[in-house]
Amino acid sequence: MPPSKAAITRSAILDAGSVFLETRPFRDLTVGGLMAKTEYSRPTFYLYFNDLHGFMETLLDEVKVGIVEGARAWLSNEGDAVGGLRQSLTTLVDVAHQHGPILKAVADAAPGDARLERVWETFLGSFDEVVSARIAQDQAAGLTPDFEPLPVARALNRMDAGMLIHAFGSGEKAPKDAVLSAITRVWLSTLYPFDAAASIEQIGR
Amino acid sequence: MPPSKAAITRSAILDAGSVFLETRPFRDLTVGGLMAKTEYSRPTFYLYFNDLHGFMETLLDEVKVGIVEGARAWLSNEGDAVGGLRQSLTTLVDVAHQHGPILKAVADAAPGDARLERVWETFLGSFDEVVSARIAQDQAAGLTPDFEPLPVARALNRMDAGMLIHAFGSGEKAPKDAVLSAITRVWLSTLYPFDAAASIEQIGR
DNA sequence: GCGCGTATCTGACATCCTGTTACTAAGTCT
DNA sequence: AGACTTAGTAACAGGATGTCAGATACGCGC
Repeated sequence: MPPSKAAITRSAILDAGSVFLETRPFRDLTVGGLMAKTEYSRPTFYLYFNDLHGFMETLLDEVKVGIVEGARAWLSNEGDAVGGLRQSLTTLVDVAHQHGPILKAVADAAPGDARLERVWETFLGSFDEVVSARIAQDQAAGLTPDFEPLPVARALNRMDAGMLIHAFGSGEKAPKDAVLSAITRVWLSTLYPFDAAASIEQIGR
Repeated sequence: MPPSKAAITRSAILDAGSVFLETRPFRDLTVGGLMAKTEYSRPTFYLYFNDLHGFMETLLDEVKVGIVEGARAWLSNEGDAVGGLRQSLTTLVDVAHQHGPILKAVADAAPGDARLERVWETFLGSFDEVVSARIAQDQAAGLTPDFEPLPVARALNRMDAGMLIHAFGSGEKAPKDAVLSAITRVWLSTLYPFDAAASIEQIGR
C-alpha cells in the first residue's frame, strides 16, 4: 500500500526539522518557522506532535537505533575485550559524527522539558547499566581492576556524550580520528590498564 | 560606606534566584515569578539584568572563582603530580557539590542563548587549555604517555562536567566519595598509568 | 459522475511571557 | 524649599504557544 497522506505529512515535517537543525540551533526552532518550511500550516504540526519537545523525542528515536547498534561489538563479549571495545567506540564515533546535529539539538532541548529530559537521561542511563555490567564481568575475569563499576561507567559515558556532542554538534565538525583516539585512550587505560603496554601503543598519537 | 540601595536590590534578586534554583529547574524560572519572590515588580529586574540568561551569567560569575581556585593544587605543579591531581579533583568535587544546582542551571540555560552558550563553552574550554598544558609538561617529564594532549584534556573535562552536574545538579545529591573516586580513577589511569600500581590501589573501591 | 463519511488541514482566538517606555516616588545635595 | 538624580512601576506592544470549530480533500459504494 502507498504511504498514507498522514505518514507523508508527518515525515515531511520531520525532514524539515532535520534540515533546519543541520545549520541552526534548537533555540531558533519554532513551530511557525518549521511549518513555514513545509507546505502546511502551523496547526498541522499539532496533529502529529504534542509540541517541539515531543518532536525532538521523535527525532531522537530515529537515531537511537544506530547508537545502540554500535555498542554491540564490545558488549556482546565475542573476541578479545580490547578489540571489541575499540570496535564499539569506532562505530559510536561514526554514528555520532553522522547524526551530530540532532544529538546536540536533543541535548539542548532536554533541559527545557521535564519529559524530554527524562527520556534523554534514561537514554544515557541505559548505557551506564550495560557498560557497568560488562565491567563487572571483566573484573571477575581479572582483566579489569577492582572498583565500583557503575560510577566509572557513568563517568566514561558522560565523557563520550560531552565529547561527541561538542565535536560533532555544530556546523564545522572536529576531526573524527582525534576524537576517537582520545576517548579510546581513556577507556582503555581505565578498564584494561594491565594491557596498557600492548594496547595503548597501538592508538598512536 | 553602606551598600547602595541598588546593590541591595540587585543582590536580593540574585538571592531569590539562587534559592529558587535550589529546588526547581531553570525552565521554571520566569522573570515574573522570580520578582514575585522579592518585594519589587517585574520591570525592576530589567534595571539590573538584560534577561534571564544575563542573570544566569551573573550567577555563574559568582561560582567561577571557587572552581578555578580548586584546580591550582595540580596545575601549580608543586609536590608530586599524582598527589596534586588528587587534591585538585577533591576540591573540585567539593565546590561542585556545594554549587551543584547553579551549575546545572547554567548548563541548562546555556543552549537557550547564544551569548550564554559562548560564555559557558569558554568557561569549559579554559580548563581544556590549562589541563592540556599540564599534560604536555608531564609528557616531557616522562610521567605521562605520549599522546595529543588537547583532545584527551577535553575528554576528561567533559567527563567531570557531565558527572558533577548529573551527580549534584538535582535535589537529591549522589554520594560525594563515589563520584570522586570514579573520576579520580579515570584521570589517574589515563595520565599516570606507569604509577598505576602505586596510585590506583590507594583509591580503594 | 455523484453523494457521503472520514481523514486531513486551516483561520481565528485566548493565553502567556517578554522587553520597553512614559511616568511617579523617593532620596540627596545646596 | 527647590532641583537633580536614583529607584521603581503601570501599562503597552510583540511574538510564540496551544486549541477548536469549521473548511477542504479523499476514498468508496453506487
